[in-house]
Amino acid sequence: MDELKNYLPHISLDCTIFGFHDGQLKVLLLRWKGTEDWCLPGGRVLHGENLDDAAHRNLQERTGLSEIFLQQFYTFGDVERYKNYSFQETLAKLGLPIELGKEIITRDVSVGYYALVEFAEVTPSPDFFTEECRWWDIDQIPPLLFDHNDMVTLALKTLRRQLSYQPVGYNLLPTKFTMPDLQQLYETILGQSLDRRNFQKRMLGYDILERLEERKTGGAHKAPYLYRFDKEKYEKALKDEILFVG
Amino acid sequence: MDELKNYLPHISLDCTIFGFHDGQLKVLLLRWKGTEDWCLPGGRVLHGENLDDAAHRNLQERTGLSEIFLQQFYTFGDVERYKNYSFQETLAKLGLPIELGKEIITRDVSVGYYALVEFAEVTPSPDFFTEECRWWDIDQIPPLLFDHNDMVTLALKTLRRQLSYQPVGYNLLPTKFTMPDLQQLYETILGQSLDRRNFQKRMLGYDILERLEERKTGGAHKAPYLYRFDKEKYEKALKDEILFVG
DNA sequence: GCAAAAGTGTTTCGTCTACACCCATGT
DNA sequence: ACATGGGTGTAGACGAAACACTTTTGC
Repeated sequence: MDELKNYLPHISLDCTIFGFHDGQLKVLLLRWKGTEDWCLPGGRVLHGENLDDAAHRNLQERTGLSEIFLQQFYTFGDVERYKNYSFQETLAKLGLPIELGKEIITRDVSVGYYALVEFAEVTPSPDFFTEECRWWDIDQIPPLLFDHNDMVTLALKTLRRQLSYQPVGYNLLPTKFTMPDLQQLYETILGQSLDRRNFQKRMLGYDILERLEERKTGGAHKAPYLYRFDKEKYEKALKDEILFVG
Repeated sequence: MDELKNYLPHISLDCTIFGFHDGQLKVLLLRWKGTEDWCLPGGRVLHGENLDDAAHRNLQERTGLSEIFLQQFYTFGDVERYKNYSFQETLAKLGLPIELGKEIITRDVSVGYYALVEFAEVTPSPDFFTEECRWWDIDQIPPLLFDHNDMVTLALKTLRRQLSYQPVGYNLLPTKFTMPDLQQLYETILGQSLDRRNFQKRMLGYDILERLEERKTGGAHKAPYLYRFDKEKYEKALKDEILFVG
């Protein structure tokens, strides 16, 4: 807080952090101190800090992860972004001086990022303004502060579109995974079910997966093969924007 | 200049304005006073002004047009964005006091927009810092100031991708145009030639064009039909993101 | 009448979709 | 043995791509 002056004024960033667990797409949300108000994790940019670096720093602080797939998707610049919200009210709840409001209340242009992270690797941590940080199912997100519901919606829309020209999964799945795992991820993101056989054919056709000798043990029924992404080919596909399932 | 304080600090916007003329995709560039340095038209955001409104205001000032297709595509936030450039040098050329550099030189995060405009309707006008404003063929753009070449490249890439899920042309062509006109536009944006017959079939299939009785006269050879966009259906296609030619 | 551009329809090909059978494993 | 999920191949539907001939117009 005493370092407010180190940040660029009027610019903030907000991250929609997607995780995948139990067949559910999830988003990491924060709850403000002393309130029932939830919002997206966000932060500010230091003077002399790259915008992307600021986003990474922020993600690192909230999730503990440093290697993260992070994608800027839109910059929210409406003056009325805050219409859902009274800063004064919250400052009161937080027991902070109203004058502080002056510092924060000024209008921010916020750069929206979305991140894909491996659920199991994340250790959610609240920040200065918040006291709880946890995953929410994408379809059970409560009304959020500011324009954050819009941000989640647009982030998801962008992610879905991204699926049509770039591979996704490297950052959402554990290193080794089964084809059904990958399919479930796609189905969850797209919100629709896909044909098992066609899905497999397509995925293998992209030539970014490596099938391991190993099979997934322990589960009931026939043991599925394990796969891992061929990092090099995966990165190339990302870069080339190979056309994927739409 | 004396109104610098009215703008949000550390935030700017830059516009890649596409026009189409003589079978060439063109971009509107500005030349700084007393230099041979070209750059994209850009501007700043007023306190209390929506980001998009600021972009529209800027476009209006440079082109005289008020109804413009304008799309935000990326926010450039690297600290090193200015590495191509010495502000001091330019201030000297402009005959402005070096102290002013302090005001401007501070690092900006810039929101990139691209616009599609009807070439013939535009009246290019320089701004305070520049003395020339004119169209450049997309493939003859000189090295630009700052990271503006990157901006043009990404704008074009985004525009090309947009072509694959949204119709384009309403804002780049005159009200009445021929099918070959439209095809040439697509070919120019995509940088590849397309089959005449398939193109026509596809375009008509999207059901956003209205064929007029009228034909284009005056040209040599067989007179082509004139078409115009059905505004309502066009807008709907834009909104629904109907899948288009990729 | 000839060159150059525009209008139109059909066949071909490849891809995506739909679909069925066999196999492995735990209960 | 059986229920459940996983592995694999094929036939049909659809849409995209390739392609040719006729018509108009200016020179």
